[in-house]
Amino acid sequence: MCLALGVKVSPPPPATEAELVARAAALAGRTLGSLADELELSVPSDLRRAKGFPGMLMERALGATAASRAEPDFPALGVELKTIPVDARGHPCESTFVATIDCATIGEVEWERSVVRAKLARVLWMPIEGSRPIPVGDRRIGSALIWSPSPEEERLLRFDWEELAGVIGQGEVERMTGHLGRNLQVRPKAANSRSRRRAFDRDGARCAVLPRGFYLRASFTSALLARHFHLST
DNA sequence: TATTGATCATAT
DNA sequence: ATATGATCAATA
Repeated sequence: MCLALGVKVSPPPPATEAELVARAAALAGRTLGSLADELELSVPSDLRRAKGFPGMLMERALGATAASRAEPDFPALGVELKTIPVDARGHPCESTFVATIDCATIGEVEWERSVVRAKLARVLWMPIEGSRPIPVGDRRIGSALIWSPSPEEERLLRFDWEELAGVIGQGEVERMTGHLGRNLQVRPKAANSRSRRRAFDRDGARCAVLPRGFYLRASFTSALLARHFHLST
């Protein structure tokens, strides 16, 4: 009778999107601490050395594939899981990482085939209290939202993506700054500032640059979440 | 104090 | 080393 001790705590992958959404919805109001206890995981005192804790915890709780792969979190459903830290008013505390950038080839890619578009095609947003004074274990999980970009949202994302990818594609990576882009931006995504990835400079010569990634600005995700909680628009 | 640039853990 | 999960912390 005890064969499954420590095993039953991790649920199997949901069979349908509806099942996934139902599981996520059932987590609303729970704290990260109670969920961690149930999954037999320890809660870090803070996130300085455990930045991925909320995300990993939700993956386990919802039955996502444990292995970190270059696939959606729920391959069979085509759904990407994103936790998003929010303040007391429900406003995102942070931007949302979307994807790393291959600076050497992004110039050859079109928006329709971009990894940003693919990753954001279907997202399960899990808002979680993220105010730093709140102990990690006491942080509550909010109301989940399954989302796909509206035609207008996709238009906005495409506009920024084409500008940003265009700059990098022209070999102007070093001119890239987090100030560019209204809804999507490019920022470092690396172990540290000495990390390097191969790319091409403006003359087409090989060079090494700081790895970067695409991020959704908080203003964008804030509007997206607000649309969910206010019944209009 | 909002935002940009820097960084951390784990797994493959 | 690279990719996944992100948040931290210095700056403007």
